[in-house]
Formats: sequence, C-alpha cells, structure tokens
Amino acid sequence: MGHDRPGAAPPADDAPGTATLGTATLGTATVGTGMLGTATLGVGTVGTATVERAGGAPTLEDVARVAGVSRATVSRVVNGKRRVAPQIQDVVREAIATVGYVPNLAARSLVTRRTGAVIVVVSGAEEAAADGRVSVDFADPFFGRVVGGMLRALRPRDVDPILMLAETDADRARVISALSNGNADGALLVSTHGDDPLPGLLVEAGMPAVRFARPAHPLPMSYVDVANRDGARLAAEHLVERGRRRVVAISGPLDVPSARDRLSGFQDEMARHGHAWIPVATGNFTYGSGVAAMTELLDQDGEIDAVFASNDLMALGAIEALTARGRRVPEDVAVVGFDDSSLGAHSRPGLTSVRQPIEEMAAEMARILLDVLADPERRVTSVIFEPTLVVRGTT
Amino acid sequence: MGHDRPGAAPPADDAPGTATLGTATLGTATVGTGMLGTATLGVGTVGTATVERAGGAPTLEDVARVAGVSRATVSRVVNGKRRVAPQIQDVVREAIATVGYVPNLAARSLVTRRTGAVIVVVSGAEEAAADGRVSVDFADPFFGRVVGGMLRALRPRDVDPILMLAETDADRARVISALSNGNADGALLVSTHGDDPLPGLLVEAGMPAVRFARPAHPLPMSYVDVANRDGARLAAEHLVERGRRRVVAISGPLDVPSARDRLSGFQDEMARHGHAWIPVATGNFTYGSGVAAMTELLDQDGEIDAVFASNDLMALGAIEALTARGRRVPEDVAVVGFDDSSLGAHSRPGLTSVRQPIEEMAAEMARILLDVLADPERRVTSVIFEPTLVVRGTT
DNA sequence: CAAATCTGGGAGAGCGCTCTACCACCGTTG
DNA sequence: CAACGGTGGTAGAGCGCTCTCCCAGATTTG
Repeated sequence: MGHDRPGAAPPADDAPGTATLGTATLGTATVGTGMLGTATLGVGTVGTATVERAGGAPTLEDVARVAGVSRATVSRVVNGKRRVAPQIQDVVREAIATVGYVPNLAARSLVTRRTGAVIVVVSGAEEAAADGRVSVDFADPFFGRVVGGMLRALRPRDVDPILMLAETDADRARVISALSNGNADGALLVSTHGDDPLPGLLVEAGMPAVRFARPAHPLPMSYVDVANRDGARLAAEHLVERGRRRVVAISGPLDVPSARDRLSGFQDEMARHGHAWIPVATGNFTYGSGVAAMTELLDQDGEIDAVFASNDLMALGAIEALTARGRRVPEDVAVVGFDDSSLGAHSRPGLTSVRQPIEEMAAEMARILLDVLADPERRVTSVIFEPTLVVRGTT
Repeated sequence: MGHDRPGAAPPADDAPGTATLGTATLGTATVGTGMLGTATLGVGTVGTATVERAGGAPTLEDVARVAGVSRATVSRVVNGKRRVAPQIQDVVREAIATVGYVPNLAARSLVTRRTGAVIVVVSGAEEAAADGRVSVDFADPFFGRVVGGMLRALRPRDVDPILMLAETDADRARVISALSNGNADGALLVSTHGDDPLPGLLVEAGMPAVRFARPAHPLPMSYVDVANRDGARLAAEHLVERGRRRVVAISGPLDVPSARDRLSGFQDEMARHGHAWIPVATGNFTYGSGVAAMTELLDQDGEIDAVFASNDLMALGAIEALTARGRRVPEDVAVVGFDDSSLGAHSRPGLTSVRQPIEEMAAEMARILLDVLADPERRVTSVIFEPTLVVRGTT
C-alpha cells in the first residue's frame, strides 16, 4: 500500500513480477494460472442471491492460490511471524495487491482472542440519566480533548476506540459483556463523578482498564491524574501575589477526590500565607452551580476580592454572579478557575486557570493500557501530571 | 440476566426446573449430569499454559449440554429466530444464566457478516495534519455534541460507534479496509472541510455511509444538513429589525457549501431590505481568522454597526478585534454568529447566534444509516433541519 | 383413516483465520 | 558418508457461531 507499483499497465505487471522471482523454486506458470483461477473462484463464491456488494472479499486461500503457496505462508507474510524467504514474500505481497486482500478481523480475533479495539467508557451521573437524556455533557470540550489525546496514542498502534456510555446498570453490563465477548481488549474509563461502580466491576471481572483521575475508593486499577493539590497551590500563590486579601473558594462535590484535593491544596497554601480560614461554597461543577455558590458567598461577604473555583465552568458562573452584583472582574474581584478549558480561554476577559495537560494525560492512559495488553503481568501503575497556571484577564 | 432465579440453593434448582418441564421429552438426568460435565470441561479446555484469565468463556456448546438440547436450539433462543417451545426456552435461559454464557461476537460476525458497530469518521484538513498533530479540533464542543447525538440513536439499537480519524490517505485506507473487513457495518462522516475525498471513496467502494452537511460535489450519499440560507436570513432580518444599517459579513471558505449558503442567504435577505451590497471578508472558521477578517473590514469602514459571521468562533474573533479598536459590543456594533456553540453561549456578553440542532441532526444521521443497514435497497436520502435564532447580549 | 401439512428440534457444514505439528531439503560434521 | 540440526515450507485441526437441510411427531384435511 505504501509503495507504488512500477508504472506499467496491469497485464504487463506479470512479467516483471516473474522476473523478480529469479531462481526461486516456485513455478512461474503456477502464478499465472493461479491468477486466472482465482478470478473465476472469486465470482463463483459470491453466488448468493444478494447481488448487493459486488466481489466477495478475497481470502487468504485466494492469495495463496495466486501466489502458488499455502495459506500458512501467506499468513506468515501478513503477520511477519517466522522467517519467510524474501522471494516468496515478494510473490505473496504481489498476490495480495492483485486480489486486493485484506484480512478478516472477525476470523482473526476468533482465534487470537484479540481485537484491535479498546472501549472508551464515559460515565455520567445516574440520576441525570433518569430523564432519558444522555447525562454526560458531550458539549464540554473536556470530553473531546480526552478522546483526541487517546487517539494520538492509539492510532500509531492501529487500535481503535469504541465509544460507550455507562450511566445505568444495563450500560455497565454492556461494557463488561463487550469486554468478555472479546469485542474489545480493554477499557479506558472517564468518569465525571467519584462513586462510579464500573471500575469495581471491571477489577472484579479481571478486565484490563485504566482510569482518568484517582478513584474515590482505593482499587487495584491503573490511573493517570493531575497533581490537584499542586494546581490549587499555584492558584493560591498567584492570588496572594496579586495582593488579594479577602479570598473565597467554590469547591466541587466533596465526594469527588479531585474536588477535595483542589480545595485542601488551596486552603493549605492560603494558610501558609496567613489566611487560616477561607469561606467555601460547594457546587457540582456546572455553570449554574457556580452562579449559585458565588451568590451565596457574596451574601456572606460583599467585600470579597478573589475567588478560586474548582473548575472553569463554575468560575464562569461566578463571574456571571459577580457581574450581576455590579462587581467588576478583575478590578474588584480576581477569579481563577481550574481545567484551562477553551470556554475560559475564549471568554472575555480570558479566564486565569490551572491547566491540566488533558491530551497528554489521555494519551498516557492509552499507552498504559496498551502496555498492559502487551504484557498482562505488568503491575498497576499511576502517572501524575504537574499542572501549570495560565494567567489571563481575570486576575 | 433479566430475571432472577427462584431463591433456592443451586443444587435445589434442579428439581423446580425439572418440574416446570412437565411432560417435555428431555431427560432430567441429562440436565443434572450436564451441569457437572460442563464444569469439568470448562476447566479442562483452558488447560493452556497461560493461567491468566480464570475460567474459559462458556460457549453455546456448554449451554446446550447443561440444558440438554442442541447447539442450534440454544442459538435460536438467544437470537429469537424461529419458534422454540416455551418450556425449552426456559430451560435454555436458565442454563445460560447458570454458566454465565455471553455470545462471542467475533464468531457470530464471522458468519453473519455483521458487526454491531459503525465507524464515526472525523476528518480534518490534511495540511494541518502534516505537522504530526491531530488536526481535528476535538476541543470544539461541536465534536462532542455530534457524538452525543449519534449515541442517542445508536444506543437503543445496541450499536456502538468506533471512532476514527481521516486526515491522511493512510487513514482513509484504514477506514475503507475496516469497513470491507467487516470491522464495522457502515460509516458516519463528519468532515470539517468541503473537499474531503473520503465520501467519494466510500461511494466507490459501495459502503453504506451518511454524512453531516451537504457535500461540495454531488454524490449519491445520504446526508443531513441545516437550512443554511434560512439561518443566515434569520440573522439578516434580526439585524435589520435592530435598526442596523452599515452591515458587513465574515464568511467561511467559499469552497465549503455551508459557508457559501450562509453568505448568499445573508446577502439575499439584506438585499430584500434595500442593502444591495455588503462588504465581505473571508476567514477559515477559526478564531484568529475572525480577528483578521474583522480588522480588515474595519480598515475599510470604521463606522460599521453590525457583523454577521459564518460561525461562532469567527464571531468571537470579530468581537476581539472590535474591542481592540475601541468599538463596544453591542452598543456600537452588533454581532451575530452561527452554530450556537457553548463557547458563544458562555462568553460575556452572550453571543447571538443561529442555532442548528446538532444533536438531533447527528441522531438523524445514525437513524438513516441504521435504516440503510437494515434494508440496503433504501434510497439515498437527505434531511434538512430548520435553524432558529438565539438572541443574546451581542445584538 | 391415510395423506398432506405444520411445528419444533438435531446434525453438520462451513465462515476465514492462526498455529501446532510435521516434513523435505540444505549444508555441516565426526 | 551417515547422522544431524537448521530453514522454509505444507497440512490440518480447530476458534464459536449461524444456518441450511433433514427428520420425528402432532395436527389438519380429503
């Protein structure tokens, strides 16, 4: 596929092909007649009523006939297992090109017990799924960035991601069964909440999987995460440097480990700078909850001069609430978010935010899974990425 | 899986099970010994060196033995083909639950020539891919919304989407081969540019596919689209109603059909209101190109009081340029975008935009493909959705 | 009441591939 | 020069499933 054939007309190709064989043991005549034989067979095989798709897909058998070798030899050339004489390889490869052979993956994975696919499971909150809608917020750029990052690591290894949602028990059963069916080799988990039962099920079933973000409960499953505490510290330091004194925080749900870490990291660093106690309101990572949390905090203290929100969406919500109260950003109140989402980057003024390298993290997830797949004995690992602070207009 | 077994201890299960059978021809003894026999066989079969995954997956054969019927009968019960006596069905189902059987999809699709999967192809610009990075902007919420919409239609039919990128020729070959391999049954295409060669290749190969947005060149392939002209008209009407008089437009690349339609629809409607000619600058749907286009237009006429951009990202770029020039939005200049992306919705002030129902469109794509898959004779169709105008702060 | 029809189950042939034997041939070597 | 290991090929047995026959028994019909 990579190389072009010498620019001769198709029939003329035979001659050079044969010449290349040189002193090889295979009769060139066999190659010639084989080709014709295959053509006939190709048509004959498809003699089913459905004239739908023209030309039944050629099989290993067909290639073998054309090349004048056995099925096994063709298979070896295709898979690069064991040594095959270079001349034979050439003949086989030419035959493959001639008949347009492409391996049937169903047949292959039936015997190898491997499909070249992994499942990417996105799991949302069950409650939200109750109304029949998809609860995962696919419009959140986070989702796309994760998928894009995974693709980057998966593509070079010719592994394709199958997308699945896991919101209900039925969904989870589907994931497990797809995995045990040999529909996919492993799973990449992205949960938006902490108490997802799926990781546990996967571990229980002994299925290879890697998750994004540390699980709420300890589990023998590899994961990648960002150093949430460090990120929050960065935000705190920055706010202190900017001379802000009446600082508050909007946290995510405290059962989510990342939310807890971000909050405590922020509190620690602020304490280190003399702010022993800072007011906190809890949201659930949505825009609306950011508005509500900020409003609540403003009701407690109208003179607030800085806010740290555990994600960008809530930070944006906070800005909305601040503006509604006539507080200017960043003049009166500085705002720092977390995630460095494109939402924040493109809003006016641009949102200062703690950046987690989502794409790299996702790519690492895929890499870890691929490694485990290649060597099942590999130990459970975790990779923690360092966050950075992206300073924009809101501080 | 759905029903619970009667709450008796496993050994006791035999008796009630047999009772239910009543006068059926199957010997009850066979059921009993079958169970034991299978257990033994289960372990025996996995006698390979790799002790890795405990318990080899049970097969139809195993279920048949336990139920005391033939493989064919179990298959019939599983697939609901042909009538099977209710008592037998019960026995089989119980056996399935007992051994924890789950069909091997590779084996099934090897014979049925059907996988329960479709490929979702996202194709970006080749040039952008040249530097090795993924050119598709996965951070664009558009991507996630499309996938989410498809999932909504695919999930109830138990079809899973496989995600693939098509940027290089190699990628496209991969898509085609995955399809002809029987790795997936059809393709759902989302291109970000007009002259994608993939649709042509797919049609040529006779592969079932549906695309998002009308192709640049006529092609016998189904597609869904939004009435771009109507959407642009909505924008024009709105601007006229707001009393704007010096109106300009920022268009997308004119080789992209949607960009062309949006521009001409806008021009037509403006002409209808007496604005025979409006200045136009062309961008490429990116934020940066919006900034550039707006700057260019401002250079030509500093007194502009309204802008229509062919997508939200360029509209946001335009606002950036306007602000840089000291023009206030919406006081001095009104801005209307197209797409109703969450980026525009969450920016301050909120971007007035033409909304295309992306999720519904994507779901419709999936539905069309599923229909074609169910009945290959089905004609090529197109479904056009009506856009609506979402008015926010920028007008 | 015999013949035709229907109904529900079983046997067995593959689907296309991989992989473990096994074998023929070669050049070495004691 | 017979015995020997290495190369490079073939043969053939499945992987787990579906699906087309085929057949036994129940039911209808002339």
